[in-house]
Amino acid sequence: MPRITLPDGAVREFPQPITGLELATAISPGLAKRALGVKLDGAEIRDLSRPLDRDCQVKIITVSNDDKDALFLLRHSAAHVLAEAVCAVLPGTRLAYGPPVDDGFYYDLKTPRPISEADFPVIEAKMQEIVAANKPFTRCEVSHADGLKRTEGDLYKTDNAQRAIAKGSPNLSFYANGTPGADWEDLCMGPHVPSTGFLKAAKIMSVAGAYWHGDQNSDQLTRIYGTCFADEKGLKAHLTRIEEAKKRDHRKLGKELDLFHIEEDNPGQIFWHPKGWSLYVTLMDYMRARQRQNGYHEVHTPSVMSKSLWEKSGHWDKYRDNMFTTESEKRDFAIKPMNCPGHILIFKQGLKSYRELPLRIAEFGSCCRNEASGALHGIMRVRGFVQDDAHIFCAESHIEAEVAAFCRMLTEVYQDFGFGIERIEVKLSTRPEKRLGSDESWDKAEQALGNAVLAAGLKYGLNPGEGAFYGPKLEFTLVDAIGRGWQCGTIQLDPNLPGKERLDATFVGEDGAKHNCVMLHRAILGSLERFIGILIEHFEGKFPLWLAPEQVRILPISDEQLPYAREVCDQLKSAGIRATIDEKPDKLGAKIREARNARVNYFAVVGAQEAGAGTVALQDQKGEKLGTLEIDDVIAQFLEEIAERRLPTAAATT
RNA sequence: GCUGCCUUAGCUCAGUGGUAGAGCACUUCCUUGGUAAGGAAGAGGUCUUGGGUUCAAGUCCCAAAGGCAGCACCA
Repeated sequence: MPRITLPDGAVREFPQPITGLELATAISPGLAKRALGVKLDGAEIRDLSRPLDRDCQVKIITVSNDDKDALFLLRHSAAHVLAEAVCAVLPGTRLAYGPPVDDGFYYDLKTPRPISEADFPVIEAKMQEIVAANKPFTRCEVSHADGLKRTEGDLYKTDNAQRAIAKGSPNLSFYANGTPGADWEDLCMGPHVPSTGFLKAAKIMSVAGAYWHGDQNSDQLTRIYGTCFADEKGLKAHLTRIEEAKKRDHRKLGKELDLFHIEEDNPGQIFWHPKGWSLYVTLMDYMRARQRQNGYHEVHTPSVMSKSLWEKSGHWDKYRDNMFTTESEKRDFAIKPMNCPGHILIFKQGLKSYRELPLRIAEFGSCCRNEASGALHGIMRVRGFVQDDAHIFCAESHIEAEVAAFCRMLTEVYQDFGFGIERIEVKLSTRPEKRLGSDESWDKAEQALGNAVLAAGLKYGLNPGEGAFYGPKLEFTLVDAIGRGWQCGTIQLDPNLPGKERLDATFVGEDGAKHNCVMLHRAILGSLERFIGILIEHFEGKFPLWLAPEQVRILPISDEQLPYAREVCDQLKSAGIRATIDEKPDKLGAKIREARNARVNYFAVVGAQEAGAGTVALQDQKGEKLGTLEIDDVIAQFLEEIAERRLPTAAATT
């Protein structure tokens, strides 16, 4: 006699177990029509056709573009329809694994021949046929033995079945698109929507390679990505979001705005053009000032260091594949992939007293890492980059306060780029299975980091087991203007590298004895290259005035105003404003068009009237007219906007 | 690195085994103009590279490099 509690608190009792569909029908036939599945006690999602056999809270999941559970069901089901279609188009296809993911679903398959985009229309047509037939997704539960027999000869499915059994599944379930035994079926734990007819807005997105179980040494499979929404409208909105992301792509904007380029013969390293470098330097100057305010000492260490040093630090052993190496007079050297050993070497010069701790050593360290070619991505993932890196040398007792101070500094910095607290996500990575140190020291360290985050007014989630072998870390992810996450900041506790076994960094304590310090590796922007890439995409190239490479462009209406335009430009430049003149013989309309496309923040039109009056007609990037103003007023206005680091309204937080 | 796809003018891209194309940008000339493209002419090519098939290859095949997507990687 199950007691069913509905989301509004109403309780319904039934004389015998009923299915989700029966429950929905009992509530309202209209609801039953739109129902996709049920969610039990806020956790388990079940097929509509399965019995509700216990007392529980039930939410009926209905067709929707906004309900995560509805999308989960639709996409998981769409994966089956895709798989059936591929099997039909390419007989001999073997199924591996087809789960829903964030923006859709994929299915990993072993196909008899490679699949390309040219195959999509044929497969999609087949999918539409299956959807039009409105076949039920039929669940069928069998014993372990029967299930294994059913997957016999199919390496991947047998493996999946064995994994399900190992996990303690009481039986094995199959889902057929139609009638079990007669129609296409797949080993699958479910759940699914009632029938294929619900999958009205399914689409194949892309095809790529993937490894079986994600293992590089295992079979290479074909992964087909697709997505599915409740209706065409949802699908269309999704496709529009993808277009929006494409428009913001930093590789495209970097070229259009003439910020940087990458040479084909020199992959993974950036040639910064004047405008891009202006951004870079502005960013670096900004961080430099912030670091100084926060008690950091900036240093500079060599780019190339001897193998012997990398051996002591342990990098030669563990990280060599990622290091560029070189040699001189028969000695091996490596280009630094990290700054930490160099900073320890600076710390170790002279005896350090406990009074000098915590000591914060910062460097805009230029690092090279030999990243796999497939990992490279514009300026986001490169082989040569500069970090806003720093290492805090301290005693264990300092950790919590230092991490808290770091979190505060970080939130202040992010705020200046339009990433307010609500756009910062924090994850605490805790002890991994293989680790150094006692459980007590891990308890203490993890707790110190967590407390510090809370003290800074941030919340955090956990990444269990994701810490380094020597200590826990915090990772800070920024959510950009179109909702994508970018991991930037990090702080990581490391007692290992400054320890006796490694580089042995010590200080003299109050007790007069030497103690090894611990160190905090930390960065806020991460790599400047990557952070600029994020800013380009976040702002769509429309930078806040304080960052913009070209803050104002002066547009003379005819050549007669060129001398006046130059006078104005000189005045702006003397005030420290990045100003240029459009000296081309174009008409005003064309100059405005170009200035706006170049994302110049402001442009100042000067014609005969303005030249006569000593003014400019000012307009902003959006095309808003700001009136005819005296030069001094313009300068004052710009300087104020720069000093406040005012953000474009679209990107401003709060 | 792995799988698939892509690589044609500075950029964005057409191109059917038979003479290399467009728009924008660029140069020159005309136009000196008032808020998102004034007009004309010109120049610009090792069709990524190397092999192969063919009477003939930008086009078909093989390989390499680079790029894109995904995977793996990111102590």
